[in-house]
Amino acid sequence: MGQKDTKERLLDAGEKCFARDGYHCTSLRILTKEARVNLAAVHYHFGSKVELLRAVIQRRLVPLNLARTRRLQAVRERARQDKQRPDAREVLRAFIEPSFAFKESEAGARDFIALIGRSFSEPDDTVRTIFMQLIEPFFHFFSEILAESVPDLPRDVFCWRLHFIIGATAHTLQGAIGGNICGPDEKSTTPTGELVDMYLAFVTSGLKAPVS
Amino acid sequence: MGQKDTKERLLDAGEKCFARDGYHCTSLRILTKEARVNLAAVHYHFGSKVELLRAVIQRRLVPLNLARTRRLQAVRERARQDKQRPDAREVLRAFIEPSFAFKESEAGARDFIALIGRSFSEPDDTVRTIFMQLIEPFFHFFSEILAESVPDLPRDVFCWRLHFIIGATAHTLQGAIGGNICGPDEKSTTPTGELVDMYLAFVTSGLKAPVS
DNA sequence: GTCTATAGATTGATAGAC
DNA sequence: GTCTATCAATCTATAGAC
Repeated sequence: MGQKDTKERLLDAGEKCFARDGYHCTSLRILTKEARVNLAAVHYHFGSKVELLRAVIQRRLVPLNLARTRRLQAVRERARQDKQRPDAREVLRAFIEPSFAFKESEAGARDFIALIGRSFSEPDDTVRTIFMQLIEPFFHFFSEILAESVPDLPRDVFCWRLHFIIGATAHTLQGAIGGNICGPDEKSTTPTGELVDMYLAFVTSGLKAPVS
Repeated sequence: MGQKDTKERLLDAGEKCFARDGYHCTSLRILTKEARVNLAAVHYHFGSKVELLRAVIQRRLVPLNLARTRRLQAVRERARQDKQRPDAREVLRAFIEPSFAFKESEAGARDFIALIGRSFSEPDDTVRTIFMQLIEPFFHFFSEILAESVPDLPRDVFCWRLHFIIGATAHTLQGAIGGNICGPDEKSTTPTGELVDMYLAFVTSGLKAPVS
């Protein structure tokens, strides 16, 4: 071989185009040209444009959520052994680190993570429905453990703070677009490890802020 | 009169449809039906779809930014009189409170604020370019004063924390969509005043978090 | 499995009557 | 200013040859 087959090339082109231009602004003509396959191949292999989107998300989100779930279980287990609450920062680290590690593992994964970032705040029904179906079980587990780490926080306050965290996370995973007032130079050169630390310092501090 | 004129009805329908469905997923046929005007009226009054978008954003963003600028100047002036740095929470309050006040002032303004929230993290070039052109001068002023309030923060850390704040803000202004794991009941009933306080507690604490 | 050709629907934009 | 009618381009999806 040495040459990826048509199906895989469509998945690669899909995550690239959907992440860059959005689902609706990507035409199958652009996408198949990017993949260097025939226009009709999308319908032969996936049935429709929306089923290609589902396959693109599913291919990487399932293993990513599995990795995150294992990390979360380890955090919970350690806390149980120490007879303590799980530490908020470690819970959040288990959530975010696999995404960044994933991002650096492969060229295509970088596009995928940007697509995930978009999907978190995606207002379009088509994309959001598919993404939410696939992320919901993991996300429920994550928010449950995160809530355990801040037991004194009233439920409604916790929900809003989780909402703020999702916003910050989605915006960050999308990469440096929009509202970049500090100029691209000062952010784009940050190594991943430092970015993770800055992210965790911010969201952990916000989550644990005194309740007024 | 008693009846709004065609131009204004198009602007109202524009902010409603663009906020709800996004710019590209809104067709002029849907939009003009919502406005109960003729299809050709868009081109007569605005020249094109994208110029209608520009007018929609401009109509409310200019006075909103003016209100925010006045608030920021007051914060800066008070700090100068007290011979102190501006307080970070008050700077952020001057940024967010006019948005929420605006949101409750009028039915259409609610749609507009959601549209602004979308625009902050909008990956589409058409929308983002227009929005950034109109928000940039104000945003520059805002980030300058915010940086003054945390003088000990290294520049790159400040830039990233501002980035996280923008993400949380955009997600919140969009309204309760996406990733709403706590269920709509626990968030949708929150009064605006409490939401502002929760938002400020979160972002202020994140901005001032210890640097690792 | 891959290709060409095209159907069928929808889009933004326009011309021209009133 | 408002309307109808329509153009030209684009889209997803499909039929059928190879």
